[in-house]
Amino acid sequence: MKANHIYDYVERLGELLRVDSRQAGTKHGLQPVQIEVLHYLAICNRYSDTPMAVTEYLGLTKGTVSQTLKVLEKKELLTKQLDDTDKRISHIKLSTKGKNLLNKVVPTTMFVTACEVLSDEKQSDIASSLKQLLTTLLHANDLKTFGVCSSCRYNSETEGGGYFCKLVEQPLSVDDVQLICREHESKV
Amino acid sequence: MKANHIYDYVERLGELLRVDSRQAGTKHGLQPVQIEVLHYLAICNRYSDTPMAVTEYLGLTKGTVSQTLKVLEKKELLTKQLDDTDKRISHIKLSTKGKNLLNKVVPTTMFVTACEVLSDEKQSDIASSLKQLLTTLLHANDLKTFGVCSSCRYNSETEGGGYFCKLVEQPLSVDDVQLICREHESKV
DNA sequence: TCTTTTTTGTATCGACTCGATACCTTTTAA
DNA sequence: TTAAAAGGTATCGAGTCGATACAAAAAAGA
Repeated sequence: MKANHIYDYVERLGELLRVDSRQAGTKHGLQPVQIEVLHYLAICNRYSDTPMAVTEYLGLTKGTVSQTLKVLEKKELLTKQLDDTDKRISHIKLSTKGKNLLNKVVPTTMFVTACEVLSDEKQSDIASSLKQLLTTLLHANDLKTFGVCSSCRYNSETEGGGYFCKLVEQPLSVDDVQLICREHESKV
Repeated sequence: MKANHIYDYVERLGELLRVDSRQAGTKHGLQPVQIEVLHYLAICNRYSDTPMAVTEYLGLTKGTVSQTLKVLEKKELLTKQLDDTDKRISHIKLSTKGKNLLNKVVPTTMFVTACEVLSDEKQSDIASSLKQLLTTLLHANDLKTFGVCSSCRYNSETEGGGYFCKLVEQPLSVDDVQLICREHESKV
């Protein structure tokens, strides 16, 4: 029964990252949660760039997310565009300014510094353990996985070397399948 | 260069823990940071139960911590006692109420549920990787380690099977050396 | 087709966090 | 003996976050 140990480590690592992220963000007037929103938007696909998707990913309420997005829009770090077919939905895109800023603060120097003293093999081991813990945590608690398309059961490979999503019934590019999706469901 | 991957996983795990911790705490009117403070006080030794030590551990400012402690004291989850020799310092102890509450919310059910589906061996692997990452992160960035006395270079074993800290020049019990200390320095 | 329900999103309010600054007391250094 | 450093509190403003209320569009039902 190592649940306590694992919890302790994740809590501590999370604290350190949060403190570091706060410090990194302060230079640019950003809060930790704002960095997380920008980070999400940088790695999600075009079906998952909506306020509701951000809400599900971060586990906050839609009101909270709406406020945060409003602030980030005012800072010109992102733009909103109404969906072509569904007028309720808006799509959020990082602006160039937003992308540049994000690259400056993620990952924080703390993590880069630590990884420099670890061998590539060790880093892979750690990444693998983290991935396994995360996956287990999500599945055991019936949480949305937000995985990349290439690991999704709705995704299939076409003859031409491209990809196709059977859920939204749209073709996907090589770049597309490396982004995370709110509809993601792991292959069985 | 896996720094980005590792950062992503830790960020996501931290988010999940924070959301879960918020939910667990809400039932008892506690904020995530308040749970972290209680958690720290439950595992630190008698030389590290001061407001300044909490400040260092959580990476916040002393003003912020002072406020949080004031709230927790009003909730009767902890008590403050002035130090015998140094009148500037106060020692914070969890009350019985505080200990009981903490046991209800840490670790959260999310982690317990996840660990139930993992073998003991897998859990050990993951815990080991997390520990290695944490240790590397702390050392590579010259951060305070807050380790347990048993892994500290100031700690020595006495003939009678007890322990002795060469820094504070005081004997330590078997229970003592399993607590974390703000003066901790890893053995070389 | 018309009505009801659901989904997506915004607005506002209050409790709380957090850093910054100022301030006090006690201890330590000069 | 005086100055500096350390531990701690008080207060303020910007911002998070949940809760509630609300609006508009889409989906479901009759």
